[in-house]
Amino acid sequence: MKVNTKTRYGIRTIMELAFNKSEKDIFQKDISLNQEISYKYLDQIITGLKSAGLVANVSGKKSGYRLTREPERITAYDIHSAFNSRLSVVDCLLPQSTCSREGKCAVRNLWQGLNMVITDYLKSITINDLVRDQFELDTKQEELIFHI
Amino acid sequence: MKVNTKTRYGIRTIMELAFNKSEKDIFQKDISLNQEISYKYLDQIITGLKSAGLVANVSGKKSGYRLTREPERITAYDIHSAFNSRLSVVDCLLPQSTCSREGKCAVRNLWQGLNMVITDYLKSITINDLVRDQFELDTKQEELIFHI
DNA sequence: ATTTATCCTATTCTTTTTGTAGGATACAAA
DNA sequence: TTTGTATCCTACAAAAAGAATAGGATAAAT
Repeated sequence: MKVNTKTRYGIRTIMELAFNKSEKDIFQKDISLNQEISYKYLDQIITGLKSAGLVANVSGKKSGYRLTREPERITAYDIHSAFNSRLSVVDCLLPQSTCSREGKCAVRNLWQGLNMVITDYLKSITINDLVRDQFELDTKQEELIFHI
Repeated sequence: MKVNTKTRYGIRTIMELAFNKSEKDIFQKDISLNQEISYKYLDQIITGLKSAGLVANVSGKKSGYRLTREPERITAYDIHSAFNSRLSVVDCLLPQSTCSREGKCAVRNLWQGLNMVITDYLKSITINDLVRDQFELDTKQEELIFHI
């Protein structure tokens, strides 16, 4: 029951872009540095986010990434979906599965329900929520430093 | 985000025992046959359930297993706990973790919240719920067969 | 003593996860 | 038109986790 690193790094990448209020788009290099994610691994993270239509860029020398829509309209579920074909805590609930117990197994309901609460929760949290939380945390940190 | 087989088989094992209304306890051999779980692998499942105090038996030749309490008072979370030291979708929330971002990372809240909804859901489902569902499914199956 | 059933631990096999490597492509600026 | 910088693409490898097997030890009823 672990969330994989691609999803976790993906969220931090999106947050990094959401934080950017300047005109200029953000280089992969800078995301890598700020978020402490290996530059090369970030390649794959960004590919996923692009395929999911969450980030965009122009190609060539003067590139850099930006969000394709407001942080309010990107949920944790969107990012999870970018890296996980379907959210399911068990394989027997996936469409391609051929479980011999299908139709006569009550435990399926349990996992179906668990899929539901996880999905609902992830859909309920937006990047904006996270950025707001992060801003508050940063402010507290600054106050702490100020008082020293 | 997968539930491991030990937890899944553990639930089915507990259900098998909950179904038993007879005086006699149930042999591992029979659980293995009925639930289609390898006899040897079931060793480990049962060990976990015993350590968690969910099942009990007498030792020796005339053994077999039984539940230690009513199915109403065993939750899916109890069984999950028997096979997973702590429920956490990320390692950085575990007590032994030393994450460099601790205290300044807003994403932690997201995972903390996800841990919560998963835990609450698993605690809300009892073995009795599952057994009831299973009984209904079985009845429907019988009706189906009857009508053929 | 024998049989049957649980108990215990080590090992192996498989899959998934995580990350690295190396070059190809695009385009702006010199 | 060459050079430099940044993204793009795919293969591969290392590491970790998950799933299952194997082989014998122990306990007690017959």
